[in-house]
Amino acid sequence: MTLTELRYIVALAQEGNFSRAAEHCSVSQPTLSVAIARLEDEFGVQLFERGKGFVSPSAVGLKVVEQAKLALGEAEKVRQVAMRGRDQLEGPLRLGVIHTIGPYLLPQLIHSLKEVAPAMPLAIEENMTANLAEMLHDNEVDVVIIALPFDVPGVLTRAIYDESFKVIVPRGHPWENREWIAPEDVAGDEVLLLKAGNCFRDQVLGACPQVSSPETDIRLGHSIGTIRCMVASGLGVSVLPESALGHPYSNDMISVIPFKEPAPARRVALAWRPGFVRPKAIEALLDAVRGLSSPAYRLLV
Amino acid sequence: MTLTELRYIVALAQEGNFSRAAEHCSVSQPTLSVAIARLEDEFGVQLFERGKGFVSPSAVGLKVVEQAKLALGEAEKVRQVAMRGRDQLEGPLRLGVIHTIGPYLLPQLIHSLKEVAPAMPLAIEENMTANLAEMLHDNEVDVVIIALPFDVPGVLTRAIYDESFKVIVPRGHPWENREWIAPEDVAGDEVLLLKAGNCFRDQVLGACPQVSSPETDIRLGHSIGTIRCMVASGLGVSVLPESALGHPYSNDMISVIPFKEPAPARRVALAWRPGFVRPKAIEALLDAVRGLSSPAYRLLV
DNA sequence: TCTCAGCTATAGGGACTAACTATGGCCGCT
DNA sequence: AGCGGCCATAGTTAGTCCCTATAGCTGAGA
Repeated sequence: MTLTELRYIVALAQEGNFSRAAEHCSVSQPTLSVAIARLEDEFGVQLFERGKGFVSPSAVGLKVVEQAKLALGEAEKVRQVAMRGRDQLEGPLRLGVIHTIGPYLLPQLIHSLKEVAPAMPLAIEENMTANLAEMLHDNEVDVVIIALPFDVPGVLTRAIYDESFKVIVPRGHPWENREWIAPEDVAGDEVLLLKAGNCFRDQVLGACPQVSSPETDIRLGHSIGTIRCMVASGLGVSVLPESALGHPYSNDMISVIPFKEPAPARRVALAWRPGFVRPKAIEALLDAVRGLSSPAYRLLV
Repeated sequence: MTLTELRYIVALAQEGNFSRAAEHCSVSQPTLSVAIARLEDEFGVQLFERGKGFVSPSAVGLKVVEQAKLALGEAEKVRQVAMRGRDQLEGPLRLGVIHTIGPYLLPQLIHSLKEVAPAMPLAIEENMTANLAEMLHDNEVDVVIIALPFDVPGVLTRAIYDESFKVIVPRGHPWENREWIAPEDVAGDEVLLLKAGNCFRDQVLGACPQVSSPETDIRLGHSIGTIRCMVASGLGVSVLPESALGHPYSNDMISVIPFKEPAPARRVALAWRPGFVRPKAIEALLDAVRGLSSPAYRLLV
């Protein structure tokens, strides 16, 4: 039984005549004749009665033809579903993002993406780099936004922007009025850090070699928001990426001091599997990044 | 797009692995591989993402696979419908029958047929011979029960029984106590006949050559039942087939007198198109006739 | 009665395709 | 480095699907 044969019996039932049915199917009359005979043989039932001046479905044939119409309809829907899905910018995109980027970039990015690909909503997974790498590999997300380096074998990356780090200190701190701070100045155990596993923590440690890992959890924050609050309450100083400072540096309990040039920075990138079936979705994301307006992002695209 | 290809993508989505999916479909791995690629090419959409350690449906692929399952289900139902219909004794049989047989034979025949083919109900068309011939030809009925001769080209017939004709007269009629009546005795315009078009009328005219066609409608009956009433009310005499006399000659307003041997009779037969797709249904009808118990039918089968 | 037209079934040939085996490339694991 | 699992490609074969040509049948009309 093939879809073609089903089309043949439906046409024959409609036309009541082998020749016209064949014409309707754009095949020759013997082709249709043989196909019907083959199907009847396969089923072991005579589907049509060939009479003197007519061809008409038997009792069984009538039921079979009706069911065949249903089957052909469902089959046609398969094609339609596939065709509708040809637009790679339709349907949700599963986006992974690290904690230190998501809350600050995504509000703007989503807004920008709406212009580029209005039919492609984002399903967002916020997690740490290592977990995102695994999820990307296991096909649980389609694209991730992380900070470089992101050395995962078999994954494509594309840098999208750089952003500087800045020092934040509580109001009244001795550094409050300095024009800049050298990375080496950031030292000692009054520096608040994110908990282990956050890549931004490692980047700070790399940029400011004098910082010592605090021995107690008291100087570790779960998120950048927590760190800001801890700094504002006078627990210590910290280092944040520029995009996380809020615009325009709104919290009046903390002061923001730039690093001495060249300031430490991080490079943010997209990453995806090379086999990902919707490359245009990646392009759309890049376009959305190009549409970002905040000066915190030094675009690379 | 073929049903086979749909089976392939469903299997691949289930197994997540080309080799296992191919095994599941009892084909080689390259076969499945090229079939999937062909389908993706036809649709213009990538249905599966081939990753390092996995094969998984894309967003479109997922929808397509779901729809493919529906289509395959409907296609399988086609086969089931056909298979269920293999029993020729299932489903209604369209039976045509003439007015002078139907009301007397069918009650018994239906009862008998229930034993032989319980799943084959009769859809009954009662009409005159000429119309039944046309309906048989036009495939509006499957089988007809008529009185021979039934010379319709391209139709098969099989005699099933003979039944004698009998004379009926009203109580008090001079013939009431005769042992038999010769066909030639039935004469004159006191003989009631069916209206033109009923084959039984012609058979009576053939059997009793002295009978003249009445010039007025007053001596014509629409049905055998009407004729009986007219005889009972004293309007005249008539000739009926034995099966129409009622059992056991119940009407006490009329008397039944046999013809002199050899009594005129009619031969009743089945007729069907030679191409009819359910020969076993004919056999079942014949079996049902064999099961008739009334002495009115001298069975020929 | 003969012929013609319309219809379906059959025969024979050709092109396509869908299947196979064999093999190559890639990656991860030992 | 070697091995095994996995998918893609190449080349071949067998099957089948469709075509043209034609035969057989029937009904209509000359």
